[in-house]
Amino acid sequence: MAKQIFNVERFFQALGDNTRLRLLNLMGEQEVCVCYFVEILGGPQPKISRHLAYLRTAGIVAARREGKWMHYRIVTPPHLGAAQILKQTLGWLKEDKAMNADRARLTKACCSPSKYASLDGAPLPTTIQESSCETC
Amino acid sequence: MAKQIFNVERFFQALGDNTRLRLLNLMGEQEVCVCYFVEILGGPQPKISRHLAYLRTAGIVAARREGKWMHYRIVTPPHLGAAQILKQTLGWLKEDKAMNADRARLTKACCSPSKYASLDGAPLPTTIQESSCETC
DNA sequence: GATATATAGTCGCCTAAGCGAATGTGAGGA
DNA sequence: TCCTCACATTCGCTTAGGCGACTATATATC
Repeated sequence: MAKQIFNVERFFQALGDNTRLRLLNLMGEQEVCVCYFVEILGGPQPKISRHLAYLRTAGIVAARREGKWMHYRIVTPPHLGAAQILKQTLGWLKEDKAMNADRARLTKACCSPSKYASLDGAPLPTTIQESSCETC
Repeated sequence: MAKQIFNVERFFQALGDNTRLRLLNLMGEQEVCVCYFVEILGGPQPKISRHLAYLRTAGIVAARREGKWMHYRIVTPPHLGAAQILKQTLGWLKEDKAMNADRARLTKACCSPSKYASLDGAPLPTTIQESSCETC
């Protein structure tokens, strides 16, 4: 169960949803707490959680628990091709207007989390180093 | 109707199916007649046709009629990011074993189309130059 | 015009997946 | 131990999409 085959179709399907692209865009090089996603994307929390689970089973992100908070980060897929495409996709998102607005809102929220009731006390996103899929 | 907005979600969804990846792999730099797809992929013709239509509405391929034959070719998406990802994906497919086998079968079929009843008289794939989306 | 060929579109069925609403769970604090 | 917080999962509903079988259309040929 620990090691499952990387599925190419699944990989592209995971990228074929705007909510998931927004989540990936917010992660970028950072490890981000779920509560920030909920705050920035604005939808109901279970929706965010389900999309994060989808990305996790597709092998694109990994989760880490820290107390009652869950942190998500992008992981490098085991396939070189997928890794390159994911990287390129993230670069592409950086040029998108709506995606830029999302990142700007994240930055702003991080600067003064106490102004957001739902973020008060939450751990800030942290920059991460190169990471690989935890199933490898 | 001529010009419709390029949809990022749709683009990735189009790549999220193995049959469609196989079709794109067979096209590569060539313009290929539908009958070759049917011969190489082996499934029922309507299935091939439906997947080609999906790729067409996603803005990834374009069709050209020549008598009773239809030729499909990959077109460069209007978004630079999508264009790069498509190119990278095609490169990735070239390293895949099953995809290589498909291309080998296409080459073989092209060398002696008369040996395949369904290909007798069909126009051979032709290499194409850089092409852009016909809706642009 | 009738017919054959190559391909496209439709129909019915089934599964995947997105969504809102409700519920479950693990960790920390009182 | 009970409660709360931060998430995750489940449920019921609805839509998208894949498939096989069938039908429609466009071109060529007779």
